[in-house]
Amino acid sequence: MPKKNTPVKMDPRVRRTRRILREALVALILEKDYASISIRELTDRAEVAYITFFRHYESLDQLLMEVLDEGMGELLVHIEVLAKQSDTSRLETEGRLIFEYIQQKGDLFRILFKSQSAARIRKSVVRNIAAVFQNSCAPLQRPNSQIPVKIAGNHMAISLLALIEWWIENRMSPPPSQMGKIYKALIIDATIGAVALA
Amino acid sequence: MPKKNTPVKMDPRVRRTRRILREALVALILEKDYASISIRELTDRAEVAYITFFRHYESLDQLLMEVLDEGMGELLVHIEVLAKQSDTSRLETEGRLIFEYIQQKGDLFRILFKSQSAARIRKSVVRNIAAVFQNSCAPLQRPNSQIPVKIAGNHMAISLLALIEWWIENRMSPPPSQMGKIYKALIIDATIGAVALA
DNA sequence: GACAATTGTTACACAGTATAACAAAAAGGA
DNA sequence: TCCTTTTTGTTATACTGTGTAACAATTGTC
Repeated sequence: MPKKNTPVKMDPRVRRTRRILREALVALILEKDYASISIRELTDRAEVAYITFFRHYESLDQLLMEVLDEGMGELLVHIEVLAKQSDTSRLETEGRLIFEYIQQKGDLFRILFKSQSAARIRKSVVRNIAAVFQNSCAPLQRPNSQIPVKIAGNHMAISLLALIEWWIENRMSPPPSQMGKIYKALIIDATIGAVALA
Repeated sequence: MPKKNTPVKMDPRVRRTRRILREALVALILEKDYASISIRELTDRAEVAYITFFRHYESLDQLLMEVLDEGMGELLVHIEVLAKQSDTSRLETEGRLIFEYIQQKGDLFRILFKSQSAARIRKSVVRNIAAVFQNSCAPLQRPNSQIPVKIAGNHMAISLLALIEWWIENRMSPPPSQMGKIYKALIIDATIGAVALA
């Protein structure tokens, strides 16, 4: 299998092949069920030899993971920026920014929610987001609180992804500004209130 | 394919075969990855002929769906009972009942969360639970509310399933009574508060 | 231009799905 | 109990998709 060094040092043929395979997979997932896509179908679409796929990836899942990992890291950055904003008045703006980012990378998120095989990736995304929220919740917790911060963090992370999924399925309406407000009220304020009070 | 009348009128051989196949699938999923289970492996385990599987089901997914549908209906009943309880003081007890039911049907829920192919079933479960919660939220909504009840219902349904999944992964601790309290504070009270206030 | 790395072509072994035809066993009614 | 119907088992076969091997052709790099 060809080396996978820094993208700069990589052989241009390898870069090209992998890019073409990623693009072909994205196109195929958006037009049909992921489970029904075969490697032969992918390589035909990408116009590369069948065996070439195996020279770069062990499975379609691995290729899918490479495609999704790309964008999920960026989402996490947005959420981290948001979480560090202790200025509550700015939270709505930051919430809006999340949904504007999703709007921009629409295809990527459509794939994340569409294909069942992305479940593993969703789980790791949830874990990363949950860790961020967990840190935000920790200082608010009272000594004998009923709600463990681990549960609160997980709750917020999954709720956010669910809200994003709902939004995408509803053709991205209402607009990001409105979604930012919903996000703040339903997930941030509600959860923080529950942790602080219970 | 043999007829699928009321379970009473069904041929005893058909009832037996399908029961054995269901049991074998449950056993296999609990001990290995669902995606790696082949039909031949299933029929070997069930000690029936390979072709017999196709005389009853079109795919492993269909069999899995039959297994899960069985128990998810009952869960919904518990949640409906809970939602109709307007007496807030009793909500904790009802929340406890949900987690006691899950404790009882542990294997079923482990399978629901373990296998990616159960995603479709999870979605339909979420839809059903969301509809129940949506009705609970509707009367609380103010005229120009920021949060649509559809989002609130979806949020509560997914949060509940996430809480259940977290609980199962944590070996079902804390106990159901404690989980009932967390459920009430984090999901019911927090969401209702957000809908009524925002 | 020479060498190394990557890609393409062809062939093949293998596992899993799905079906057909016929034999064996079990259920149910007279 | 005998007879008929239905279900299950056995064997064979076609088909699709995965994964690898050997070697030729192409492309990148020094």
